[in-house]
Amino acid sequence: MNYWLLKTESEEYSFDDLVCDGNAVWDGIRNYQARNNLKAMKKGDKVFIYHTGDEKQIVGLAEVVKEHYPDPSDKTNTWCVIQVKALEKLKKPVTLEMIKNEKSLKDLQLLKQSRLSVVPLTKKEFDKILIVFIHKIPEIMYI
DNA sequence: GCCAACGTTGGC
DNA sequence: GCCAACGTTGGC
Repeated sequence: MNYWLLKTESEEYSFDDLVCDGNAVWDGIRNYQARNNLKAMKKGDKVFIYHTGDEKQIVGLAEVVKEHYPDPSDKTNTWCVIQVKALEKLKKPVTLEMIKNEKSLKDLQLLKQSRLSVVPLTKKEFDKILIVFIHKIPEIMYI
């Protein structure tokens, strides 16, 4: 299983929107590195949903429900989409500041490459965020 | 193939 | 509003 972080502007499409929709197409990715990450996402992979802009925080947990397929709106056949479903909204969002202040997370690609909108995390990093900030036992997530 | 100029994203 | 860090485009 792999672990990811997807960015979105809450004004554009928020985690609450995803909760409402239950299951949504994650489209609009127009960056090659982000697209390659999309293509690497497998069904069942766990995903943090992060709000950019004024919020700058992880607001929810989601899961990949459908692996990549061509973006129907892209005539050049260059870009693809995936589908995700909301798992749960965080009671307390994990802010970028909290992440930056945690030394063991200093190597997060999220911090090193702030422009990338589809970011991989290692299991270690994902678990760390779950345990330290969300107070969850990772294994429960993986059933 | 190189690079200057310009565009975009996202944090500060 | 600005800037850093990338990406993209187009002239050469």
